[in-house]
Amino acid sequence: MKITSRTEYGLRAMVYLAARPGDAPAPLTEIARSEGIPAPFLERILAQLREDGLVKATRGASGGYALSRSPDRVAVADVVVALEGPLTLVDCVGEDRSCVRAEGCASRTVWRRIDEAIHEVLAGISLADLVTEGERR
Amino acid sequence: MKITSRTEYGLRAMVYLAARPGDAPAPLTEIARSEGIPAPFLERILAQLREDGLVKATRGASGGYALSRSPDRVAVADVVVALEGPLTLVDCVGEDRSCVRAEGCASRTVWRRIDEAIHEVLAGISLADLVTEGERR
DNA sequence: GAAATCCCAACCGCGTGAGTAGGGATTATC
DNA sequence: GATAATCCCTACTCACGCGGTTGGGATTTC
Repeated sequence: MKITSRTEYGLRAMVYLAARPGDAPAPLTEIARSEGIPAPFLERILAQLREDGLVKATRGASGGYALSRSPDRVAVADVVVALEGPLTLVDCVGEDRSCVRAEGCASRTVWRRIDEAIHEVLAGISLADLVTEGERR
Repeated sequence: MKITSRTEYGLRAMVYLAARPGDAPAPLTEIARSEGIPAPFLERILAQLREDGLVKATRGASGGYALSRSPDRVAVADVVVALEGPLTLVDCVGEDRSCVRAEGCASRTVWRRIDEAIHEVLAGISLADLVTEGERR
């Protein structure tokens, strides 16, 4: 029951992009260096975020990555779901064919309630929130 | 970011014990059979729960496992913590000062808030709650 | 054209989670 | 006291995913 490093790195990178001044895209190596993330690893993370439409990349010299929406329109939940998959602690809670005991299984209600709590928190925080939070230090 | 099967199984076993009528302890094989859990696996789970003082075992013929407190005094959080370890999604949130960037790392506040939310939910549900929930079906 | 960048696929080591195997210790019951 | 039922413990296997690397290719700017 841990967040993967991918998600942690990915969120840090997103916050970095959100806080970065100017309109020019940020090269991978710059993000990697200043956040202390192995560059090839971060590359795959950003690829995932791009596929989910959270960042856009421009190729070629003086290219790089940038947010594709403004920071106040990106919830932390978006980033986490993109990298971590659906926010369910237990598979039987989601859509799929649940376990045979689904009826009468009281434990499911526990997991479902936690899923809801987590989603509420994550959906309520935007990248912009995190940036201002970071500046207050 | 998934709950392990250990925890899922463990909680189900605890609910089973809580719902079981009579004072006699429940043999491992009975719990395993009626919850569909591999017996040797469940054995280790119950050993862990015993070490944490959540169940007590009596050996010998007509022995078995029973809750060591009444179901309304056992929170789901107790079970989950016993089997899953501390309820932190990211290690840097705990006392472990591993992350050099701890100061100024805005992401940490996200993880911390989720940890709190999870703990709140898990601490607010008792085994007794789950039993009555299960009976309502 | 050269340099800077993104893009992509394949690979690897290692930990851990899930489950198995097998034998030993204790106790109720007859 | 013998037997059967039960808990107790250690060690093992097996598969998978995570964190990370390698190496090369495709764009674009200058």
